[in-house]
Amino acid sequence: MPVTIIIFEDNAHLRESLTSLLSLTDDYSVINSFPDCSKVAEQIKRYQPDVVLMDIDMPGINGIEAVKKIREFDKKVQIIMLTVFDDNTHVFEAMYAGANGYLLKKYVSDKLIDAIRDVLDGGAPMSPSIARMVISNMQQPIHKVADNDYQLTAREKETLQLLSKGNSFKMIAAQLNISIDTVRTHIKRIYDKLHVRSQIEAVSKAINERLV
Amino acid sequence: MPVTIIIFEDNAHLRESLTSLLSLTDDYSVINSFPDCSKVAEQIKRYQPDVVLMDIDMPGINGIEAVKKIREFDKKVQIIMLTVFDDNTHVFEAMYAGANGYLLKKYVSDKLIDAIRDVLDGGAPMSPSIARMVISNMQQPIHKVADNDYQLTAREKETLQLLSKGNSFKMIAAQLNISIDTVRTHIKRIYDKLHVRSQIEAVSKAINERLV
DNA sequence: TTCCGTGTAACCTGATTGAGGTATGGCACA
DNA sequence: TGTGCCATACCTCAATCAGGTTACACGGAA
Repeated sequence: MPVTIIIFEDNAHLRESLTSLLSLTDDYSVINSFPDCSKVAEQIKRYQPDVVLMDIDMPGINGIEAVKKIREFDKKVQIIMLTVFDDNTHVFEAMYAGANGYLLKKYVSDKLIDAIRDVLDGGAPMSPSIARMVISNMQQPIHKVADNDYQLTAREKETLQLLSKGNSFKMIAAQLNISIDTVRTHIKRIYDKLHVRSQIEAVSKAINERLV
Repeated sequence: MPVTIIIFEDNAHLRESLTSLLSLTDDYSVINSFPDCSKVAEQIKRYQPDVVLMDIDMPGINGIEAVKKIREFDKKVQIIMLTVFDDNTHVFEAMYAGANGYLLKKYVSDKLIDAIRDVLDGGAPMSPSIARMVISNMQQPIHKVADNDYQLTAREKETLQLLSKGNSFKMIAAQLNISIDTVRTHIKRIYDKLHVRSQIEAVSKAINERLV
């Protein structure tokens, strides 16, 4: 039996195009399509589609809000965003909301069929520029890591890591198999190097600057 | 002129296969390949390739370390990881290190040519399961934010925020214009609500679960 | 070979924090 | 009008922490 699909898209012309594009293959069946998301929850519950194609810019409830509503009760339906927006805000909000894929409309005719198969296989179809944005977003932390080098020794880093997880000096001593006085010594050197004067300052700095 | 490519891969057979696969098209030229990364920096500087194909599991310096070394001096060369590892740790470490794409070896014969074109077009080629891991990783934060409601009162949140910034009880008291004993009371209630028994545990939990 | 950095360990003093309590005034809601 | 929640404040004792100092073993660099 074919994969069932529901489309949310306010542009009637595009809604038609998508439907006919997908009807070219027997594997997919567009069981319904809607111009807005005012009743998105009940529509999803009623039709139980395998895949949802979701526009972002729609009158009333936008596509990102709609994804949030769907994810409140359904974690399994595969949702592919289909939009013209390729800016950070829209992409990341859609991903945070729980979308599984993000396809720019300009690639739809070429890539939609592949994207649906991909998302059903457990992938996350993304237009190239979107994929690059996503991984650039992940890479930001490294730059920070790169320039905050406080010259901590290996042992001091271990100590700081354990401290940052909420361990007391006594617990750190037990886990590192050293005496509590040695832990003190390490901690004192860490304070000197990080220019802090207390546990919390050290932990706060360690976590915020991703030293751990 | 063709796209220049360098390959780092310890398996001689696979190194050959990749080279011959890429020689099928005139667009790509494998200008050199190496079985390890011991001289990765000077090799990249010397050959100035457009694209690097990088294995992860190699003797000596592994692929992720090699990516870090390359990114210290070259942010522009496009690096595609080519590995058998599809676990979180390897994927995210490679991305953090500065890889532009991540292809599982089982898809290499089908997807390598596309992936290289994709990465040169500003995309981020990823095998489907990798893409899904990356976006799942982005989606984690919301779930946390949603369910960590410890019912802190407004004053308790303020206190926790100040604590998390490295303030002592005394400093918090001064900033909130209350006595140090009141700060104690708030902190005790916070400990009860967060189920912790010390400053560092509270701060660690607060920062990690974004309560502040 | 000597010296320095690192990791280890110990001791001391004074300050801060944790864990029990108890108590009071204000405010909202029933 | 009482009950509950919040913010405030105080007390005591034990535990933990900060800062200072000293010491020793080990390995690598000068």
